[in-house]
Amino acid sequence: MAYRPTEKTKTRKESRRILLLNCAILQINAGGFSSLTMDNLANSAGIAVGTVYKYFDSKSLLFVEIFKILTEKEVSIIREVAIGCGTPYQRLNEAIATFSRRAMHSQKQSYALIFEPVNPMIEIERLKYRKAYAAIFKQIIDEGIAKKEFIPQPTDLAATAIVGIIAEVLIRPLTQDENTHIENTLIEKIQEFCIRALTIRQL
Amino acid sequence: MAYRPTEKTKTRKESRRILLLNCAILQINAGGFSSLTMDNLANSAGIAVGTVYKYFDSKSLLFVEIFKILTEKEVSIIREVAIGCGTPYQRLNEAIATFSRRAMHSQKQSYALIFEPVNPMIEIERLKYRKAYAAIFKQIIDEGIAKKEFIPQPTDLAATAIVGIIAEVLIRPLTQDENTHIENTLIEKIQEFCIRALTIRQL
Amino acid sequence: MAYRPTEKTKTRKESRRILLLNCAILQINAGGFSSLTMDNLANSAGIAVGTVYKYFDSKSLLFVEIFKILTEKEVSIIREVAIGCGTPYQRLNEAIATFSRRAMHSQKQSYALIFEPVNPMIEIERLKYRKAYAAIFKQIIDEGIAKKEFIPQPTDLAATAIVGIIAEVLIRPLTQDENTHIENTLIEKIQEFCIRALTIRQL
Amino acid sequence: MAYRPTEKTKTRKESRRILLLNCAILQINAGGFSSLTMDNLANSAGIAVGTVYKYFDSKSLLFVEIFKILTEKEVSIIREVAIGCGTPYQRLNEAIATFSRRAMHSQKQSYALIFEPVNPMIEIERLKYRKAYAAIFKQIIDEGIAKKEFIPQPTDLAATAIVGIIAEVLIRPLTQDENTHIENTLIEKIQEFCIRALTIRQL
DNA sequence: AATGAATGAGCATTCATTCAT
DNA sequence: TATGAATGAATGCTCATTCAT
Repeated sequence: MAYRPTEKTKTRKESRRILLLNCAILQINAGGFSSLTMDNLANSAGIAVGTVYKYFDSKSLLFVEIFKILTEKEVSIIREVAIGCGTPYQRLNEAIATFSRRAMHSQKQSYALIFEPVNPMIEIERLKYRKAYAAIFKQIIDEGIAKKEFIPQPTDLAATAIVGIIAEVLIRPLTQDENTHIENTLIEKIQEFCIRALTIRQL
Repeated sequence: MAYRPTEKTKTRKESRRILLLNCAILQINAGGFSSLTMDNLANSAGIAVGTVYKYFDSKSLLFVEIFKILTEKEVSIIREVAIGCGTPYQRLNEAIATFSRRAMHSQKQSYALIFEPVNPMIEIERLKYRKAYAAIFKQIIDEGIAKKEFIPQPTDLAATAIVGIIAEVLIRPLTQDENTHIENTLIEKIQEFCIRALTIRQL
Repeated sequence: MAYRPTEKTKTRKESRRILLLNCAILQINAGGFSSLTMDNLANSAGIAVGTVYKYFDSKSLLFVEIFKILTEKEVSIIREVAIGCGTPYQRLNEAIATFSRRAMHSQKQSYALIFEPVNPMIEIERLKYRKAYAAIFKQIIDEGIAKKEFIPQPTDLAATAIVGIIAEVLIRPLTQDENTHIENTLIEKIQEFCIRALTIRQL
Repeated sequence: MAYRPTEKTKTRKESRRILLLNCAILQINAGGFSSLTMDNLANSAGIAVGTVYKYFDSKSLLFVEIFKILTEKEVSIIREVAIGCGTPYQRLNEAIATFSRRAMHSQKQSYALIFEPVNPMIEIERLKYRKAYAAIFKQIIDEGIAKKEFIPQPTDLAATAIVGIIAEVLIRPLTQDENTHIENTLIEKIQEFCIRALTIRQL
């Protein structure tokens, strides 16, 4: 009789995948995508290299999956903040602060997700990732404009610009010097710059 | 009579360096720094590998030299615009437009210069490069504040933010899709966003 | 059921290491350490280069391992003789003879172990190797002095000198001419020279 | 009319050879034979690589010539001492001391001449070099035996043994540690050991 | 004679992927 | 299913020697 995977087997298979993904993520957080080899992944998961290929068809696909997991988590955290209560003004500030603080706390990972080149497939995912961030900011800005808190403007661009500002001001320098200390005032300055670009102010 | 290197010989030697640099730049423009190997460089220049090492002591140093050549050219072009005549407002707009247009015309190169990691030496140069851009913007902003065209604010951050905006809005997406067409209106939108963040406006 | 490495597999793995070590030793015996490259080792073992690196992390470490194997074997053989029964006089003679005979039988190898420089790691091992020989001779001499068979003298130097004599008289010339024939009388002469330097004689 | 080298030209040619040899020797004294490349030799002599090949047909032949120059100088210095006045006993002691002291003062060179492997041609010369030393010691010993200062024995071996003792006790350790300090007492110990092996002593 | 740019085989090392067991 | 040994193309770099000028 033909072999049929039981529920139990499926579960085992799934838990193996998760184990591998977790091991891979640990490695990436420690040394970026480039530090992950199929050999050291298998090793840290306590299985054979060949077995890794039972769960992931290639290193590229493994990377894409990891990238999606990590970025979806990050995005959902910011999204949570963005759809919370408060005025658009308050929520924008909070979203920027959350994005910034998370980048500060896991520098290697932020760098890997935002900048580190891996392969063309990852670049495609990376664009989606950055667009997802921008979409969140865009939603807040749109609402702010509707509520006349922000002045009318191309919100697509404004949202993308905010992502660019945070990446340039916070994440890029973090990769230069391991000991860089990002002060909270820097986050405030970013917030103020963005708010200024978005709001109507009077003399 | 002893052979003495003539001017012609010297010129030839120099022209070989330039040939190699050009071949390397072509390759980088086509596939980024990562696509350039000493073997394929030698091959595309029609010479032997060993010969490349007569002109450049190591791949790292070759890369640094190329990086400096390309970035110094870019920076000097923007600087030219920035110290030109006109109000800070006009010059800022012009600097942004020039930076943007150049990025649009050589997409792969812009990506390589702004984003692509290569090695630690290049990262050091890249930081200088981005700071050079920021310094140009900062100077305009400082002057604009002095002339009361722009509102007082941390100009370091404002300048860095502008670099981040352009990188995010223009360079990153350009590398994804070879056919992306950047409209001039996009540049205008960037200008407006930045100006809004910098200026005092009245209802 | 999951695949588990059997004893047989382990044995095979170990036997591959031994195969590689043997191939390497053959090559070294034929042409010295300098004649061994990772490529020709892989080739002579009938495997791929990459595979060699599964068994030895680097060429240096492979060399160190081979050096230790060969020298430890040599030293233990002499040590056996040195701690055997008989007077110090007899055991010294026997140790010299054994050292000499072994050198005669594997000329290239003796040269490689005693003289051929490879890299700093090997030089460190070589020093240990020569000191191990000297320590054996020293022990015999110390005992001989205690038993008044030998005259009191700096035994460190005497032991080192004996190593030098054998190296110079036997090993060095052997590498010059493949057909050199070392007569047993030469060994006897060495023994007599050493004994003379060590003993009290009367007119 | 055919070009004929004049005396002047010949002299120039000869002086060039000497310049090259001197430059090469300086380099060898600083870093051993292995540190000398045709490129850095040409460079330090201020001429082109190709020109070096006008004076020396190959690197091997250049090395052989340098080796001969250096070793002949060393040998002649010891020979001077050996044929000087004094009893064989005194002259042997003096020859050992001179050999030892010279080795101490130019460690890198002594190592290069006595041990450093270069190529088969050098090994042949090295054997001659060591035999030349031995020949000097042999002459003294022969004379000492004739004068009944030394006891009858195979003088070939005795002479070779002395060379081996000095190489092992003095030159080998010098190469291990750049800061090794050879005490004069060590030389005295060598002398005493050798004398003991050669002389008739009474209780 | 002198130049020095050019050669190119050679070397140690890495790592994603395969496949016989 | 799982294993893990094996693969081998790829890479940066060196250096004695040649030869057109």
